Amino acid sequence: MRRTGVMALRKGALVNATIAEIGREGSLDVTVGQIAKAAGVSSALAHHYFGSKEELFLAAMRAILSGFGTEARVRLATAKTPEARLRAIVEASFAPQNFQPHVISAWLNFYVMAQHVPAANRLLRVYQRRLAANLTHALRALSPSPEATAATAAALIDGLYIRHALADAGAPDSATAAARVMDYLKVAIR
Amino acid sequence: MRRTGVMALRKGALVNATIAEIGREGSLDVTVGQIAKAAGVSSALAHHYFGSKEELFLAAMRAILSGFGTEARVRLATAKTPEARLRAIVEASFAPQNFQPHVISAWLNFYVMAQHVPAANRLLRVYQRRLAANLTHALRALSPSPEATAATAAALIDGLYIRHALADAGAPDSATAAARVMDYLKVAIR
DNA sequence: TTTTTAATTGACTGGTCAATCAACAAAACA
DNA sequence: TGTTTTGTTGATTGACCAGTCAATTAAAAA
Repeated sequence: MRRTGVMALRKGALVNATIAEIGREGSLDVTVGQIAKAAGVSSALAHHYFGSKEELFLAAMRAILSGFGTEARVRLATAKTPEARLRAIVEASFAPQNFQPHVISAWLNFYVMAQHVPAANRLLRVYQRRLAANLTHALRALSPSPEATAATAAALIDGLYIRHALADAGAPDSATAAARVMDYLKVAIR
Repeated sequence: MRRTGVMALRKGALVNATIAEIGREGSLDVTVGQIAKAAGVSSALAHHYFGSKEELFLAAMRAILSGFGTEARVRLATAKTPEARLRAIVEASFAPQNFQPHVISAWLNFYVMAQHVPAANRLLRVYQRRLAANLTHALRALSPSPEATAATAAALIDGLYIRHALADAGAPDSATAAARVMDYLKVAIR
């Protein structure tokens, strides 16, 4: 039970601290020292486990993306009809966990990172492709042009996300955001 | 004709260089030195005219936002019907000038900046409010819930923007993106 | 127990960069 | 002409930070 315990524990703490600090700061302008301190370890340890700051950021990004993926998989598993599958995907995208302020902030910053860090770009593409594929598949039987509808819905999800990230008031809450996407889908599939 | 000439000239060059460098780098991680060099002046001059790096970034943000605003105003001026107004707004948002890679990159980075620089947040809100107000106004006579439709359309515009910013292939071009928003609006207004 | 291996850190280094300043050049003006 | 104003820069400073390393402690293995 306590075999690889420490290493996984520390890595996890550092990844969480990274997400938290990026969220707190609102930018990628966080030092390894800050992150390490928040995780309760020294900055040297962070380097020891991750090698570089960029690698640490990527690990944090992977953690968030994998959270999305898991959420979607779980919900899709119990969805039988195409409509239910659509709802599952949309609701997974707007699950409360994804709407925690620090997660949303980290997410936004990863967009920026994806512009100049190839590995980050690849990660994001995997997520985007999977989202598009899931939507397209669910729309196959419903929409005259599944790909286009899926692309629009995906963009709508991202856009609502951003609005949420930047608003301190007046923005739709996550349930409303999900409902908006479902509304779009309802009118788009016929 | 040549009164304030030099100052305006240098400021303009520095603002353009800022946008260009942010685009080239893909992040706000550009030094004043880099920007100044691209503008053909010394970094000391940049500080002389703008006081600080942040002020320079804000000036660049203002320039981009004002570009959007002008574009929209021009197109709206000749739009007579509500439908034409909608089209004018959407097409202004997706005007080629706004889709130049460095503009799109700067835009994305300003989103991040808006998270932790109050002045940047305010600027972005002004833009968002104006876009929403324009859309809502045009939708007043067309949609049963103009505000909601406007909010969704605005999010869709932002989302398509981001997809475009991150894709090096497979993303809809600007004309397609505009068409997608118009398609959404067409089905939403009845 | 002794030895090996893993975990952890404080101190340091080399480099970067925003911001300042004193000085110089070149117009504009008197 | 000399004098003020405006434009401009090189050099410098002070702070910060990613990443390294040698050394220390604690745990595991022999």
